[in-house]
Amino acid sequence: MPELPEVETVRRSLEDLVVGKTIEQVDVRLPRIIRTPNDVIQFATLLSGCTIESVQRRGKYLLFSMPPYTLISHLRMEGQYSLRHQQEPYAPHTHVIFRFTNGEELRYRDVRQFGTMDLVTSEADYPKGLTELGPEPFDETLTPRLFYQTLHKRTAPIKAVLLDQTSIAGLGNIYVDEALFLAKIHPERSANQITQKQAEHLLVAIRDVLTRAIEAGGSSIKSYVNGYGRHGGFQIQLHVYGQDGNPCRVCATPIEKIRVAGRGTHYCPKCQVRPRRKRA
DNA sequence: CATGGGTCCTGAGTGC
DNA sequence: TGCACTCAGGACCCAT
Repeated sequence: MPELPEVETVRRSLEDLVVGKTIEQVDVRLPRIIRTPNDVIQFATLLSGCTIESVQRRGKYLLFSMPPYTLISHLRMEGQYSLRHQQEPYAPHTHVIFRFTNGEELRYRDVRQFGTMDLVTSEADYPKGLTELGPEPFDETLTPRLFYQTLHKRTAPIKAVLLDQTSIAGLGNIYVDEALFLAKIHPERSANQITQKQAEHLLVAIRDVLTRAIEAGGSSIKSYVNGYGRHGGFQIQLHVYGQDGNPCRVCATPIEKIRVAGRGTHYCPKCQVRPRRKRA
C-alpha cells in the first residue's frame, strides 16, 4: 500500500529511468484506470510524441511533467511501474503501456485496479483529491502550532484525521499507526483532545518515521516494489503495524489490533493510553 | 460542514 | 480437497 515513502521511492527510481525519454505510443488495456480525459483513445493520442521532463510527487500522487501535459498518477493499493524492453513478456495485470521511441516501455500494473491516471494541461484540471491536499509533512510552513490548530478543529479520532489527506498529505494506514505509537497517542483519541505538546510530538514522530522509511526505500508489506522492481526495507522496523500479538518493542505488552475509521489499527495498549470512554 | 459507512477490486487466508 | 466466506485499504460517493 504505497504511502508517501513508497511513492517517493518510486518517484526517485522513475526519475532515473524515464526522464528524457519520448513516448511513441500508449496502449491502455484497462480503460477504468484512465479518469481524464474520458476517452482513452484521446489519452493515448495526446501523449504520443511527448517527452518526460520530470517526475514529481505531491502527497501520494506522482506527477509526470511532459509538456504541454501533466500526467497525474495515483497508485492506490497496488499500482506498480516498471521499465522493460518491448520484447519482454508482459506481467499479469499490466493495464497501461507507455512505449518510448527507443523501444523501452514504462509499464503500469495494478492487481486491484484501484489506481488512477489523469492527463491534464493546467492546475485548473487537477483532480479534486490533489487540489484539496493538505500540507506536505516536511513543508516548513507546517509549524507545530499550525498542526495543533488543524487537529483542534476536528472531533473525529486522531487516526481518521491523519488519514484524511486534507489535514496532512501522504500518510496512510501503516505510517499513521507507527507515528501514533512513537508519539504515545491512542488512535481513538479525539483529535480536538490532543494537547499542543502532543501535537508537537506527533509532528516530530511523523517526520521521523517518514524520513527513516524513505531512507529504507519504503515498506514492502505485500506487493510494493519501486520502479526497479526492488522491495523496500522498512517493514522490519515497524513497531505496531502488522505486529498484533507480538510483544511491544518498548514494554513487551502484546500489540493489539482494533478497527478505527474503518481500518485495521495496531497499537500498544500500555504505551498508548486509551482515552476516557464516553458512555451514555 | 463534518463524520462515518459503503463501494470499487483481486488474491491470500480461514473455517468447515 | 474444495468451496464459501472474510479481509486487506485509498479515495470517492452518499446519507445523516
